[in-house]
Amino acid sequence: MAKEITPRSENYSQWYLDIVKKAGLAENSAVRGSMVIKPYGYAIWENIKEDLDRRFKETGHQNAYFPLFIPKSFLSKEADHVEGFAKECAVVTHHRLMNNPDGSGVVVDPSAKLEEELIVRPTSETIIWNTYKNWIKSYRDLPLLINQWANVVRWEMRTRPFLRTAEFLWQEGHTAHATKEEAIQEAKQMHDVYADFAESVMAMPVIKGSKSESERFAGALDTFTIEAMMQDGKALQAGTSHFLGQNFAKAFEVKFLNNENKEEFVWATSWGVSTRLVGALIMTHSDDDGLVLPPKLAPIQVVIVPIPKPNEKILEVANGITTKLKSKGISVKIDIDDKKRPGFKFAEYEMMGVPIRLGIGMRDLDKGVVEVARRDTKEKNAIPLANIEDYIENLLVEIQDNLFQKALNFRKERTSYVDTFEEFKNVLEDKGGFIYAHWDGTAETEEKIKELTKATIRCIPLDAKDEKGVDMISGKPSKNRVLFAKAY
RNA sequence: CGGGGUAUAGCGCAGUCCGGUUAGCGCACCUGCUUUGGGAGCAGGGGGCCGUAGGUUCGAAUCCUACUACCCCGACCA
Repeated sequence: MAKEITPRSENYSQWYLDIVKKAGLAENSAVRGSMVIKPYGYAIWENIKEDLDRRFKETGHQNAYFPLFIPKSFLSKEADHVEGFAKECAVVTHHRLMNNPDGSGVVVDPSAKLEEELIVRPTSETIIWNTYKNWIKSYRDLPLLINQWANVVRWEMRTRPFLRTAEFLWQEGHTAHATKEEAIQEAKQMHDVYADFAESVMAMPVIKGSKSESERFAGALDTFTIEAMMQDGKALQAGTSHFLGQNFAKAFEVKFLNNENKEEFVWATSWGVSTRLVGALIMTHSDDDGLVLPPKLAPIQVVIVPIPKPNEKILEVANGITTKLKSKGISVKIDIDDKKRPGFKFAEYEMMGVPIRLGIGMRDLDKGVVEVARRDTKEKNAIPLANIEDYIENLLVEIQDNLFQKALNFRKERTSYVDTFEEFKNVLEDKGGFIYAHWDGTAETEEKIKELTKATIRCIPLDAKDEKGVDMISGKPSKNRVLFAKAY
């Protein structure tokens, strides 16, 4: 076979890399840790972006764009923030190149050294809050609800396509509010937007919760997260929304006059998701035959394969179906390539995760049917041509639901509740996945568990029921269980 | 950044240990014919500064040094 994928059971991370490569999503570039997102992979990101952008606008946000470069001094203004990002910043020190006198090519012109170095943004809080200082004077200027679609750079030690790259695409929302309550409400609202998007569009079930202090965003008072389970049982943080308190307002002196003419610092949030979501999508649904995409994000929702190759009658039927599907907003591709045989195309579109494939051949047409193959279950059925567009429309919905249910069932099977550390270690070893256990709320036990098992607290679930228990390590009392897992 | 591995055509590999004329194979690609309901067959053909830079040698894919990238395992992280 031309394009074999390493089975998940054999080597999960190789399987992931094979899919990224063979489905044509991305490839490594000439730049360390940076990938080229290829057209098919970018089309998925565009679909993610389009849906999220609509949701942001529906919740009152506007898009804007801030500079890629941040003056170095800005990073020093918020202590926790700089500590979190300092170790992974790309720094611009010069602005000119010159021919090397020895003729060996270009070198940095030493006379073009910058007065103050520029940092390539690892996130934009600092440059944005420095700007907000000028935009906010009165309570009438609030709330300020801005989102930015951008690239950021974090110089990571080890990278993987989509999951962690030195440069990545994301959106970052940065909002300013008059009150603490309103800011917390905003952070929670965007947390909900992410969770709903993950579940209803990506068909990826997530656990909503807040981060423990040690896992919090650098500079945040509270970080809300959505955590998804990948097919190897590991957790992936898929989106975060932060309540930043007045930390950045104080660091950048962003004050407003309230309606009593008193000066106050504003309250802030920031929230983001990245191209990591494409990686999450892959690791949630795909199988050993390739990518599996939820219909709502698939660049091609239906592919029509003439069997064995296009002829006038087949194309007439295919075009008829296409017109009807397109009028329902369904994206369709007719593969008219007559150099490749059907079997090849079948495998190819399965690799690409196209949700529905229609096989149209004379043998079926004589009986008034076409073959409908669904990617998620691999089922094939002969479906009458009459009103096939309704059948397909419904099937897309069914596939979307099925993918979500399948992922949800998988998560249920791989979720455990344990009370002792012995049990915790055993479950982690044998079964992996998510583990709910009691925790005394201290960083010490959290750190100890991480040291001993590599598992971390993914979140303190929002819907955690009150349940008295004792911490597995310290034996101290606990009011509810928190979510542990090994994570990406 | 630490430990281990790899780098030869677009992809996957052999050749490297033990240096020797023109560097092979499979897939992919091009041409032609025959095919065509799950990755077609035959015939012919194109494609390589052997990761990069130095060094040793009459001669380097092969030996030595450095660098870079990728993979696996850690530490860090969305």
